[in-house]
Amino acid sequence: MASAAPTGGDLSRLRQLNSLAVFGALRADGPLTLTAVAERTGLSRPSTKEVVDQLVELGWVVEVAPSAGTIGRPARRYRFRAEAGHIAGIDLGVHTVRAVVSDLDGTVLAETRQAVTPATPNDERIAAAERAVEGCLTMADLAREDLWTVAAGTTGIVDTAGVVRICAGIPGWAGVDLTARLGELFSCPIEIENDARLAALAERERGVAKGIRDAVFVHAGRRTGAALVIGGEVHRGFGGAAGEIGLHPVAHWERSADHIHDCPAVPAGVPKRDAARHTFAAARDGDPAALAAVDRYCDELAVGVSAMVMTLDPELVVLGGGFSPAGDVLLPRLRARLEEVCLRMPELRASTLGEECVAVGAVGRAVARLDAKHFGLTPGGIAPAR
Amino acid sequence: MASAAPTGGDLSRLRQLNSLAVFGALRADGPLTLTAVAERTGLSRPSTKEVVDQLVELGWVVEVAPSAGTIGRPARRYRFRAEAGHIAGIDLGVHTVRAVVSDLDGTVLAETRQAVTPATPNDERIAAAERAVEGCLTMADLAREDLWTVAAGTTGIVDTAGVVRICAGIPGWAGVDLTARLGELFSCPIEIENDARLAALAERERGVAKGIRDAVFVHAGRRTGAALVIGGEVHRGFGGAAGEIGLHPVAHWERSADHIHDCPAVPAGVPKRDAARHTFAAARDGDPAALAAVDRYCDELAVGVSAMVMTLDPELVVLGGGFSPAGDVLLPRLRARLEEVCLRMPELRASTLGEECVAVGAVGRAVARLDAKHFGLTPGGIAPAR
DNA sequence: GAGCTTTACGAAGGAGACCATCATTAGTAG
DNA sequence: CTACTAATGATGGTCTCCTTCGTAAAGCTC
Repeated sequence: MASAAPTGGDLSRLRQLNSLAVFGALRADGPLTLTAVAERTGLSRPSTKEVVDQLVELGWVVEVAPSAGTIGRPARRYRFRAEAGHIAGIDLGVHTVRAVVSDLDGTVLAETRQAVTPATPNDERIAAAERAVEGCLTMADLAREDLWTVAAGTTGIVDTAGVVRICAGIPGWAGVDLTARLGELFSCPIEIENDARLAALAERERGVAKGIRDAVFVHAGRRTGAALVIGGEVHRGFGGAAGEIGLHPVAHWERSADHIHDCPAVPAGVPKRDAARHTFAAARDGDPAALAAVDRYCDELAVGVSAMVMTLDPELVVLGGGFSPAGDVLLPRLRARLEEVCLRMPELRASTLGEECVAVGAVGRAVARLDAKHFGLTPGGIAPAR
Repeated sequence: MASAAPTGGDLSRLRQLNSLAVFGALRADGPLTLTAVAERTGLSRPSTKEVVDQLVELGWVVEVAPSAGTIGRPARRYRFRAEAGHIAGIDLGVHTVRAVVSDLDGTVLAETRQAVTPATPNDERIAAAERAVEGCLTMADLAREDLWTVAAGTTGIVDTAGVVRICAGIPGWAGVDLTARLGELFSCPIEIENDARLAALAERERGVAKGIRDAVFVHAGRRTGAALVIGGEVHRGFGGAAGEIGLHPVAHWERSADHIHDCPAVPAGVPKRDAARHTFAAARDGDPAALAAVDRYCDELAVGVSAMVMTLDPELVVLGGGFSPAGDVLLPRLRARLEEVCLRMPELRASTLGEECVAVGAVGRAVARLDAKHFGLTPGGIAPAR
């Protein structure tokens, strides 16, 4: 594609490239000796040394104690200094606001949650997010100034500027400029993205979709939604509306979860947040009403999922969201429905990440952006250094 | 991200990168002076000179006569030597086998077609392709040895090895190893791909989808199919089955075109290949039967298209295939159906490329692969030179 | 038509980044 | 205590790029 040809450059650009390669090797594979780094990057030892020294000077890398017990002169070892900066990830959910604080590796250092309701006013919801982050910072013994990025995920469709455009779950949430609101609280860059997409990103980076290029992520829980991983990247769509197949009248996922929540197998008086667990437990015990509810739910889920699968032909479909622990109940039924229509059946897996996956995905997103910024690496290519 | 970090390299790699940048500038923007190339690539003049000299020596670039009438010393000008190699693109269709021969710019030099039927035996169909290419070569005064690549598109699902896996339109076509069959006839590398995807590629490169990152391509003609452009690349899917939404029972595009072909507005005795033209003409004249047929057709088309649109949220939907000249009739109706369901309405355009779009797309595919091979450029990134 | 301006060419010198090579060093093994 | 092993650190060479300079070939002005 000559139109988007990577611009060449001078020697410093080459150094930048090699720097990035060394940095990537160190970050991906933990503490490494110089020889190991050289092997991984294809550089010679002297060059590797020079690059590593530079990275040490910049504070990205530190030397660690050599590993004892080896034959020959012990090699100096280096590792990525993940503690050089920190990131806050926020999940602005309908019923819960979660936050995590992580280092630059994405390792979660602290994690908090605040209960809210759909009726919680916007200001109060933002304040809950602030408290959640503040709690994490306290737990991790950090200050706001230590944060390099705050990334947040929210239900609904968010534009590239971080303004909520459409949101079904939270009345009055549409129109809120999250970048601006969070920008008032934190002086670092703010990233806003749709929650299902961040969950998909988390699966792609550290969940069951690790290493998969093309996957469909289904958020099955109190809300039903979807997100796509294409070519290893989470697909946003031109207007940020990718994966909203659930709003298609044929699928109509808006009320699908009701089959699970309003099932007769749920004892009276059980709060809504626990209803699903009862339904799935009853289904495992063979309760006919629960099984019927699960069947109906899977039928509706399958309509949208099959449309996405036949559109994209992904390698994998991930079942995520609050219902994902019930993968043993849901996946066989979903698989049966899909096999009836799909030309090529993708693999099906249930997510194993916990409920903080959106916040973790937010952190992943922020890490990717920081990489791009500090190393001139755009996702999937080399961009001119500006 | 770090897992797929671009590997760095030595000085020769830098030269390779700059070579590629210079090459890209020359190919994209026609004959250029050294200063113009230097400006475009960001390189200094002496370096540019050296790189260009090298490219001239390798035969990729030639000097052309300086443009007269300018002030100052006339600058030497160089251009990409598109005639350095040639490519054959083949469209192995159900009713027609087409071939084009192009230079390395993708400029079509010759074009031929051979009529076939769904019942044409495989050997005869391959032989028709051979004759079509041979005809092009004669017209362009070339020999088989001048071909650097032969790329072909065919109906159905093709695996990465070039074997037809599933094909509805041509009985007995499934199982044919096209790479092997064409490899017996031509000694150059062979590329095989699904025809709708190649048509989409042609639209992306020189049609109405030029410069668009995310688009849905609908092949509307005697067969109905689709292909996707995501992130500027044609999306293949894990098993090569992306875009096969038409096989979903809800869409069932297999017989959709019959609405147009079997319309009562078509005079008796009109051969099937001309039926559609009559139906669309009658619809333009307000014939109720034709309008009803068009409505039914668009209804069915819209089911599949809306599913793809809501999955991907593309910027653009392209109507291609044999029915695309009837865009004036089809697009308003299709738009109306889509507007009923789509969250964000994409733009709709009818293709303006002719019937040879599949063969042209095949050429485009071959050009992209040649780039990757000769310059170590993988689509969207820098790969280690192996 | 001579001289000026403009633009491009080509050569020389310098800096940065990479590599290969070799003597040296700090451990373990016997 | 010696032999062996593997990493270290320093030296010199090569490649690619950049900057700077004088030179060359056109048009424009008087």
